[in-house]
Amino acid sequence: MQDLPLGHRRRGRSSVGLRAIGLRGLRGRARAEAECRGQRHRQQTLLRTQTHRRGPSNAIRRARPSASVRAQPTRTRAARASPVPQARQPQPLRLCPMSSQAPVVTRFAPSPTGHLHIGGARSALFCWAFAKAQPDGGGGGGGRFMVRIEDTDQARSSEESARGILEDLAWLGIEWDDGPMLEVSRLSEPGSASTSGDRPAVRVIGANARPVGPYFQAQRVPIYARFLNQLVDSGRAYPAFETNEELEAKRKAAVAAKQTYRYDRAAYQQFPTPAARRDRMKQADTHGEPYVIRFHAPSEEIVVRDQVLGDVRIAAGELDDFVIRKADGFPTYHFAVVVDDETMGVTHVMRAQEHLYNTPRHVALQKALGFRTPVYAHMPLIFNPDGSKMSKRDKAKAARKAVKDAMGKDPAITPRSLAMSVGADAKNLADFIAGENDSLDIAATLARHFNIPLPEVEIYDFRNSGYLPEAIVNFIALLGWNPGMKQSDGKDLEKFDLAFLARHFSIERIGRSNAKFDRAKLLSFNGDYLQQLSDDEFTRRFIAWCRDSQPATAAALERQFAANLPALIRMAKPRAKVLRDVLKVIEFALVPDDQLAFDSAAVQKSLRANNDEGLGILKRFAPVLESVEPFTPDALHTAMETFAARELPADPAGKSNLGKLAQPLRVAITGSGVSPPVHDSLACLGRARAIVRLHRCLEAAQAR
RNA sequence: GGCCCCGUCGUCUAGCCUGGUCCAGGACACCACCCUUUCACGGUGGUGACAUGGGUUCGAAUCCCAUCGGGGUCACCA
Repeated sequence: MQDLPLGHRRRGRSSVGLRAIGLRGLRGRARAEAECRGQRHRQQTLLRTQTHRRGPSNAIRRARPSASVRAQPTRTRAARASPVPQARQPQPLRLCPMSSQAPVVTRFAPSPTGHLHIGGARSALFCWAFAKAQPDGGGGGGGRFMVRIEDTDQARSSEESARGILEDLAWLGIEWDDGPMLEVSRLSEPGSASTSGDRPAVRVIGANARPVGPYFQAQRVPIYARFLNQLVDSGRAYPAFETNEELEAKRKAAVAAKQTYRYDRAAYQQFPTPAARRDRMKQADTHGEPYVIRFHAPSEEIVVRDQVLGDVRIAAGELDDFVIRKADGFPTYHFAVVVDDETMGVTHVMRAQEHLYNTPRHVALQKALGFRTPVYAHMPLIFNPDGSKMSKRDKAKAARKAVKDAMGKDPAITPRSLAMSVGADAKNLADFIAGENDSLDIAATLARHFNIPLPEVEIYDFRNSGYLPEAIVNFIALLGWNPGMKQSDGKDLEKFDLAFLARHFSIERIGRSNAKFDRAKLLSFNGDYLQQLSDDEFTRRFIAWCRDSQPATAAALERQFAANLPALIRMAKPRAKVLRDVLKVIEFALVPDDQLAFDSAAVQKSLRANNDEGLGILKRFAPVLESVEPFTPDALHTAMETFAARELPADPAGKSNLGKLAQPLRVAITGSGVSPPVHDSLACLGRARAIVRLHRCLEAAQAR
């Protein structure tokens, strides 16, 4: 077991239930690997490396006659895509290209360069669900779901990010059979209301039971080296020494000549035999000369059998000789993926459609290495409502817009003045506003300053806003998949949980068209899930969330409301669509009694109108309030009703006159004309505070 | 731009493979009314889509073609 168990350390997240145990720098570990192999100099080469924006174009076209060759049950679209009837002739099908004994293995392979994105979560969910939905062969129980960390990009990967992604997966309830070990606290798990019991307080997700680890690619470099050598020896891979400048010049020339650029294989011709290439590589290695290794692409057509889209073909000669090992000694994505999927026994690859174009390369590599080809399924992409890609940049955009709106309204606000008031670096802030950087820190600072919400795009954000994992799981499952079932009332079934997915998920029902992420519907789902919770469970979840996301508020709450929790939940729960809403609902109770502000319009309307009618009623009600016993929502409600029936003139239309008391009382104790039911609000405050507030209101009115 | 994928209410979708039961069903959003001490919830009802044009067929949302529209991709990133 080479992977260390991962603990928790994200700032402000200490009580989510993921606790730190041993850590070691991911980057440091990977670098050590490279250095042991005498490649320190190549690390430095990375600093000079530039990225290329242009590259080969691949001619991929939709399969025709053989489109119906696919795993059972046959997909509809593929058949439709086939204009040639005889194409439906039976052909050998293979659900699992590995040996018939091998279990289905799916994998989620995130790059640890940020939080878990909503799209990534869906990919993970589908992979998980597909594995779990495999029939139990009697031995092991369905398929296996694996997580592998693709950290071959030394500049961008971080262990912190890897851990964050695993935590978010765990929080969603998507647990991996094979992969890095993550220790999670049971305290925060649903249904574990108490800390007592014999169960240990923590458990570990992830293992290396098969065993096919390590699960960090940076730790698998020796494995890649083996297969790299195999390719060099067989003449299918070769070193290339061109500088980026040289390649860029060729690329520009091709563009100028209106031709599609493709790497010209110059380096392949330069050293014509595997032996010559090996010598050249050895020489370069001893002299610290940087080079990449390229794959000699096949000159035959490549077919990708996709379970969602049908067959996709790339014409012979359209693939160019892409890089498989970078100058820093690490494999590129393409190579690492292919080697790992084979050596880790992955049978089904399900990923977003943005990867479709990578697949021919992977298939070509598999053939060259003599590997099996897994079953592929590319799922539709998820977009913002405006059609743009969901990205963390959306947060910067939202913050930028807030700044510009503010500057439009108040010319006194300048980047400089703003930097002063939020305590940010003026240059950074000016750049941010100008769109020259998308700093998430600045975005968050500005959002706080202007009190605007930032759009949630990552699981972490939704968690922070008080969404429930079961709502998110349900909602994202529906983005690109549908059970196609009806409920007993005849309506479409769309509320379901992980267990349902593990039973009913199928690739056949994955859609083909891209989906827009509808926040309003997610919010509605979350509200529904929140309302389904028992009061106790709701309380537990709210407290856990609050400790996690708003520790200071949580402390204040637990101090003030210890005795009044039932009253608190009674008034807040029905009004909450996310856990954060609870804070809004109880805000009036959180402010100190002597600092409560009164909304002037509400005061006018409910207290002052009709010659201070409301104030008069309040004065008469004050003694009642002081004597209500017990001071509970029900008793308060009864007291109010009794008072209203006895003391207040009946409405000519015979309608309830309770409002004549309730509204003034509401304004007096909450400062606003809008609040939860007055009796609940009173109970929540408790008798002493309610009376203080009532008298304070009456005195303030008298003073005028 | 080359190549590829996709196209049912504003949004997510059911229906499409196996054409008629679909003047297209559900959910979210929206509108109206009801309930109501405000807000929220809840209840009832409503507006709202087969991208367009050709074909095949007695009959097309469903099959075929074209057009248009949207998206993906074209790195020593994954």
